[in-house]
Amino acid sequence: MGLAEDAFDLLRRLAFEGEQAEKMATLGAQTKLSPGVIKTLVRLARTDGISMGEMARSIGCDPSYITALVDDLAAHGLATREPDPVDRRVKIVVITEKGRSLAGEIHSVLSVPPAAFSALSRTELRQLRELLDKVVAADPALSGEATPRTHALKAMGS
Amino acid sequence: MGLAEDAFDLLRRLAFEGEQAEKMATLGAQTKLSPGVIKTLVRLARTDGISMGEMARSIGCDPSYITALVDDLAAHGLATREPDPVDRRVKIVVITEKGRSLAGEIHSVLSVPPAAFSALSRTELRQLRELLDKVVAADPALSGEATPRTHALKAMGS
DNA sequence: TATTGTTATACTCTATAACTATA
DNA sequence: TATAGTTATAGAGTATAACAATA
Repeated sequence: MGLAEDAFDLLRRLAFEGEQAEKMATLGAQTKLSPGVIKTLVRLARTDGISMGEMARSIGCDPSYITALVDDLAAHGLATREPDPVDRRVKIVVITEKGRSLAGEIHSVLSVPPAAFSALSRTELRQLRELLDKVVAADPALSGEATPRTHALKAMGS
Repeated sequence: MGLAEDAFDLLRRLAFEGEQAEKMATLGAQTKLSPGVIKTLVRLARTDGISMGEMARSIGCDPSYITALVDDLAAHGLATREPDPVDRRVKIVVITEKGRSLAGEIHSVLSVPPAAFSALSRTELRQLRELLDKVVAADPALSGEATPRTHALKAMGS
């Protein structure tokens, strides 16, 4: 196994086999939202509005399921469906203030690092963050917006 | 957000939002195994044998579901159930040669890093690996065996 | 009496296929 | 004719509860 594979394997182990599953279960119990809905909300929070289809591609599920997920979000007042000004077939999902606030809480819970991170000094943590930042910045899908829809929203005047 | 949170957040983004989902889907299609079964097999491969209950705790699902998962593994010739020599209620799941081989293939597919890792130099990759290694080593659940069952198997003479 | 694993069952999550409206 | 989203439905994934065997 090469160097990058080694590093990525360690990274995966930390991300997946830490307390992530318990965190998700706890969040689900507290918010009464399913894992899919939570994932959609978190994804939505990094967005200025995204069409149903784009959301489906972005989180990797069937478009038909997005209908159910967004129905859930809407029922909880976390998102709304807005018409696309240039294509009346398209609906744009927009996060509400309540949704943004909840997404922030969820994000902060998920970002609590495993206790083992305290094995690193401040200097090492800074190094680690810099290295990871460099990789994330190099990934077009990860840095910033996945699929900017800003134009459409600007055209709507919001 | 603190330094460790920042680093862990980046780490999570790389682990989850890379091509992991597609990889799992591809593996599932190729092997005809469900995600849960694949997860169980990969977990099992880091083991000298593990009881049903320990496996349930380790992958965080209900013990009753482990029955189904291990049934699947056994049906595919990837694992066997062995009696525990000291407690006849307990069954120890042991990976077969075929299982170990498949687990290796799966592991190598999952460990292919996102292309963005090429943004790091060899020196930086080595640094990154060292830092992550240090964290993983500090996590008792991640470094080596989660719950050594070696004694029991030694007692069995294998 | 408590614990390990299994069975039977029901619930949740997600995809497939057919449909409507718009392009 | 092709595409965005929805509906109805079926299938996979997973947990809960009751049970058998052993401790």
